[in-house]
Amino acid sequence: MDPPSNPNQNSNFVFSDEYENNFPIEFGLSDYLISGDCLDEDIIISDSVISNSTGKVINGESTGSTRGAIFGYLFIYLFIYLHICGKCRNGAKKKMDTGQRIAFKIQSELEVLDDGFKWRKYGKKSVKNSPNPRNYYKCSNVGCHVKKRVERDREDASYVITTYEGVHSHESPYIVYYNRTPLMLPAGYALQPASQSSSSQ
DNA sequence: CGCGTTTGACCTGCGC
DNA sequence: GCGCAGGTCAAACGCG
Repeated sequence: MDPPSNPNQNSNFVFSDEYENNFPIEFGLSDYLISGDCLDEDIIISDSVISNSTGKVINGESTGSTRGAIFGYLFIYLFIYLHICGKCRNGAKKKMDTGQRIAFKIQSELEVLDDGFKWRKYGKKSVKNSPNPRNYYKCSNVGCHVKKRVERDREDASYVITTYEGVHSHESPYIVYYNRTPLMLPAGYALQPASQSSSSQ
């Protein structure tokens, strides 16, 4: 399947006002790019994904959301994007199975970035040829087997590499409003209509 | 007391 | 088969 010219043409997400004006870290667009040899992740977050999004994250303009909202947004958006475009690193569409991995490489002073989900740390391991340990987390939600790894970039410790593995079996805790035609969301994601209200985490 | 973190031990896969 | 590296487990510990 060929990617549409505008991968965001079918989506329109709006975050609740409570996430506005409280973003503590400045991001540049390149901060979201993942180098090809970074890890063995299956997916790269590309320029087009960011630049075709709602616009809140473009070119470091991040004041529209908290960092958590942004990460939650990116996480969800990636799945949507992949469903629509079938893009991944090797250019071929991959199945969205539970083994799917996504990695973010983001410049941040924070060790653990708030992505909106609740995680339980279950391990810490030193990595060969890296001065920085790798931390292992599982989603705290009962029955959800999503894992994430968090480590500092071995070459530039100002970058944090976060790798997600699997698909959440529950709704994102983020307040995500969706007010257009339904998308092909991965199993477990349920976006709420804009008319509905919801509480934050 | 409950929940999350820490950390050493154990397990597993892979290369030689 | 062995050793190494990465990943996971689980008991101990700390904190609210």
